[in-house]
Amino acid sequence: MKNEEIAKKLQDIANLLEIKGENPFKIRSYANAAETVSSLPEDIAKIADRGEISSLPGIGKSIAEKIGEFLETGKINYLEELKKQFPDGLLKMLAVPGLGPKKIRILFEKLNIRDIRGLEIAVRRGDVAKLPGFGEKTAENIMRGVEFLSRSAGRFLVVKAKEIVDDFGRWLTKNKGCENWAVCGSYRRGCETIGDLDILALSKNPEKLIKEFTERKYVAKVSARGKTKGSVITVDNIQVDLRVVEKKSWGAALLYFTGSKKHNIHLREFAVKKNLTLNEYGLYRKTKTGAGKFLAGSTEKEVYEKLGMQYIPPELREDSGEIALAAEQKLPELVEEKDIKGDLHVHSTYSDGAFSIAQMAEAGLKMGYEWIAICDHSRSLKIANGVSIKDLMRKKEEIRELNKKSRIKILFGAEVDILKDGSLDYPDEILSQLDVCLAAVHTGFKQPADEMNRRLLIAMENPYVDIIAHPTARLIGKRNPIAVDVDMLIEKAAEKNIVLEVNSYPDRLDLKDSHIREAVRRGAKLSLGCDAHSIKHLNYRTFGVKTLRRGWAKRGDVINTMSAPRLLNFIKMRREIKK
DNA sequence: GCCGTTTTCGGCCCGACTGTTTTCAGTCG
Repeated sequence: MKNEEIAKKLQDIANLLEIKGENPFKIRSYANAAETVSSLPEDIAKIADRGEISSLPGIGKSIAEKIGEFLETGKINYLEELKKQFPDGLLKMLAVPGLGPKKIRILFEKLNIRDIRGLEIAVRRGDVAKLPGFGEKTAENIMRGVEFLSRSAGRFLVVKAKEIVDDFGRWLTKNKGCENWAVCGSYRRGCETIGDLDILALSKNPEKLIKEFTERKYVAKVSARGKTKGSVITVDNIQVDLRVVEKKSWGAALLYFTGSKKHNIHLREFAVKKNLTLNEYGLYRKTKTGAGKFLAGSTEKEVYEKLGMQYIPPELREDSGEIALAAEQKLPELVEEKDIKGDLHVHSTYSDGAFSIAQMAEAGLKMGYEWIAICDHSRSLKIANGVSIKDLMRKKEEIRELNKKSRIKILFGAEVDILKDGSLDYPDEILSQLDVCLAAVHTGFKQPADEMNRRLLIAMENPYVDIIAHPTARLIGKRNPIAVDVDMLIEKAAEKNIVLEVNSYPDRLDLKDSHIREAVRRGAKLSLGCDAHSIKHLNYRTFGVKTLRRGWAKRGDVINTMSAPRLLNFIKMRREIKK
C-alpha cells in the first residue's frame, strides 16, 4: 500500500508551502488531502484504477494529478521543486515545539540554518537571540524545544495515557476548587495512540486551579500558565493541558477540546452558513452590533441540537461524513460496552495465561458477562506453551465439568495457528469439537504479499475457522502489519461468513478503525477479544469497544452482543453453510 | 487548492498565551 507514503509527501508539500509563506488555504488543502489519503481503508492504487481519486473528499483535480504522477513515476515533481528551494532539514525543525514556519524561514534566510543541529549551534553562539523579532527568551524556548524533541517518544499507547489520566483524575476529584472534569482530545475520541492529554475542568476559581496544576510534583516544565489555560510537560515527558471554564460553557468547551480539529472546523463552517458562530464558550447568533446572542453551551447535546443535528459520539468526530449524516438525523446507533455479553479471546494456564479457566470465568462473571471463550494457543506455538491434542482434550473435560456448576457459560475455544502453508495447527476432527475456533498468524510475519494472501485464503476455506484473530498481526510502534490484503480478507470474510476479530489488547487494536468501517460497510461480522492473559486484561474491552465505535460498528455487527445459545447457533450455522 | 440547498468565483473557524512589541505576530490546539 502506497497510502502512507503518499500522505507523507502531501504533508511535506503542505509544510514546505507553509515555510514558503503560501496562501494558508492552499496549505490546508494539501494537509487535508494528506489526512484523507492516510485514513483510506483501501489501497489508493485500486481507487486510481477505477478513476475515482478526485472524488475523494478534499482531493480535486490538482492533487489527484499529483497522486497519479506518484503512482506512475514514484515521485511528485512539484515536491521535488519545493525541496530545491528549502532543504529537507527544515521539515524536521517544524517538529520543535515553539518553532513554526515563519521563524524557520527567518532562521534559514538570515542565518542559513538548515537543520536542527545547525539550530542548536546558532542558539549556543547567541546568533538566534539577536535576530529581529527573536530575543533571549525565544532562543531559550527553542533550545528547550529541541531538548524536548530529542527525549520525546512521540505518540504513546492509550493504556499509558490511562495511567496518567487516572492520576490526574484522582487529584481533580479530590480538589475542592474543581466541580467537574473530563479528559478530551484523542483520548476521548478513542484513538489508538495519544500525542498529549487535554483535560477540561469546571471551577469558580480557574487561576487557583491552574496554579496548583502547574505546581504538581511530577511537572518537569511549565510551558504556559494563563487565566483559563495551563500547559505542562510531566517528568515522563508527556504534555498535559488543562483548560478551565464555567458551567455555561461546559458543553461548548468539551466539544472544542475533544476535536478532532477537522471536525471542529467543519462544525464551525456549518454554523457560519446558518448565520451562527461557534467557539469554546458557546453557540451564538450573529448580530450587527458586537457580541451576538448566546444560544447554547452548557452541554454538547444542546449545541448539536441548536445546529440542527443529532448528538455525535466522540469516536465519530473525525470529519469523515458524520456531520452531514447527523444533520439528516441518520447516524447509526453504535455498539456500547453494556451490549457486550462475553469475551471471545481469553487465555488460561493451559497455554501462556496467568490464571486458571475457573479464575478467568469468575472474573468474567464479575464483568457481568453471560459467557466467556477460553482460547489457548495451539500445539506448534512452543514459545507460548501451545496446547497438545492430549491436553486440549483434558481442557475440554475440565470445561464440561466447570459448566455443570458455573453461573457463566464457558466456551471451549482455541487460538489455532495458521501455518505458513495455510494449513491449521490441529486436524479437522479436533477443530470440529471446539465451540469456537480462532485462527491466527503467529509466525512467518515477513512472507511476501502473494504468499501471505494465499496462506489466509487457504485457512479461510477450512469450515471450522470461525474467527480470524488479530488479522494484520501488527504491534503498534513495534511490528508492521503482515502483507495481507485486508480488502480481500474482508471480502472473503463477508462471503464465507467468517468473523474478523477486533483484538482489544492496547498495542494491537487489530482490526483497526478504518478497516472496521470497511468491514461494516460490506457486511462482514466482527468479534471483540481482549487477548486476556490475565484477569486485569479483561478491562481492555473498553479500548476494543471504542475502536469498534470509531469504525461505525452497530450492535448487530458484533457477535459478542449475542447470548450464548444464539452465538453457538450462529457458529453452527456458519459451519454448515460452508461445508 | 477545494468547494457549492443562495455560489463555477469568492469565500475558506476561532481564541488563548507568549514574547517582543508600543499594538501585534507567531504558535498552538
